Amino acid sequence: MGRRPSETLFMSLKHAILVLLEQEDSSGYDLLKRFKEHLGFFRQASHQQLYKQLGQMHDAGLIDCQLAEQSGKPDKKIYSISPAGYQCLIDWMNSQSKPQKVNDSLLVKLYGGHVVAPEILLAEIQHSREQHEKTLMLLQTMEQNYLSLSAQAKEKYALPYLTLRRGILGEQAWLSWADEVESYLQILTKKNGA
Amino acid sequence: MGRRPSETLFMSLKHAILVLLEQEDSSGYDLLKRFKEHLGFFRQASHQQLYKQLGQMHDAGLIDCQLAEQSGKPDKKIYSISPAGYQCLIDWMNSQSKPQKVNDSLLVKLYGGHVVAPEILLAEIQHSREQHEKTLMLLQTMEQNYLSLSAQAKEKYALPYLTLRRGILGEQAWLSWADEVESYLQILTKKNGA
DNA sequence: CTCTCCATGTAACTGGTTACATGATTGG
DNA sequence: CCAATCATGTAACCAGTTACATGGAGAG
Repeated sequence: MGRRPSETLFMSLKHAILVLLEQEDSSGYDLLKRFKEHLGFFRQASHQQLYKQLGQMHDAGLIDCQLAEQSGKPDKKIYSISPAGYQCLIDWMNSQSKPQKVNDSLLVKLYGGHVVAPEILLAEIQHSREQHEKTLMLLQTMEQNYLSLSAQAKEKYALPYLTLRRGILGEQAWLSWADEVESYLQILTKKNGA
Repeated sequence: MGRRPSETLFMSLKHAILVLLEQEDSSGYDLLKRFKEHLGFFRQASHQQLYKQLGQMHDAGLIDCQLAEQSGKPDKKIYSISPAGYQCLIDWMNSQSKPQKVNDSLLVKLYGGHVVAPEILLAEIQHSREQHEKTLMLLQTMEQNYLSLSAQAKEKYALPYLTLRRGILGEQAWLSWADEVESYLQILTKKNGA
């Protein structure tokens, strides 16, 4: 009571944690794995950040915690969503999200790229392309998994699947763009060489 | 001398400023306008952040500053890139960018959206769609401008144009995805209603 | 008289990263 | 013996946001 937990309304790590805990109680450690597996494409968190946030949310009464002693392994704290946390989740769901911010240093580089040789830019793009290709393949594997599920399971995971589709369409668009950039830079490289 | 300005190597607001100042000397105020006009899609900055950063970069010797007195208007500080700043820009160009981070709360919402009625999600998506449609139209107008330039001017602005293409392809992909999401949510809405 | 444009900043705070720290168990 | 996995955190710092602050000029 008393201390109001400064309502910034859009600090979304808190909400991401609530989403995951609503699905299943977890320790900080497990939560981190779930982040990487399921939300990794569009929302990451380091373990330090996560543990800090869990502590704050526990103080604020949004989550409950119970200690699980284990033999042979370190003890762990199992967190679960509290009624107040559930309400916070629903409120957030009903509020409007801020438009997503992009902060893409590769684009800044390309924008001012005339100060270096086109080969430099080309190398950078090609390196990024490899990462995006890897990501796309991973997402497509996940898509195949989803598509092979039963109709019932498909229904259950339909919303997560739609987020997966975002990843796939996004990566494909990125790669199409990279094609454009690479072909331009290659022309430029040849012209300078000749 | 002495104080080394803690080399995080990827703090890219600094580099974005160098990119802009390399093109043209500017005051903080003008720089902000140029940010919004030219880099706004993939790199934003508030005036507070910008002035602070300019101060730090001046202290670090990356940019020079001269006071321009004006009559009828407030004085302004015209910043220009220094040799050290130019070197910093070149070094950054030659270094590898970190993969871009996405932090999209809309996707987190959708991922855990089963806790609210599909209508809520639909409204949110449709609101976002409007923003993305506006952005796309703006970018396409900019593209038309570019395409109507002379061959010479086209060559000059080729790299900025490629960043514009990224915006266009990205927005189109987003809208295709929104189509998928909306049609799924509409089916869901009808099923629940029936 | 109010609003927008010009032009500059400070201070407090939140969110996120990097570095540092500990320690047992299991598999190669 | 070494590395990875399990499991938790603290402290310092960097990046970005929000709130607060000032003040003249010109347009409606």
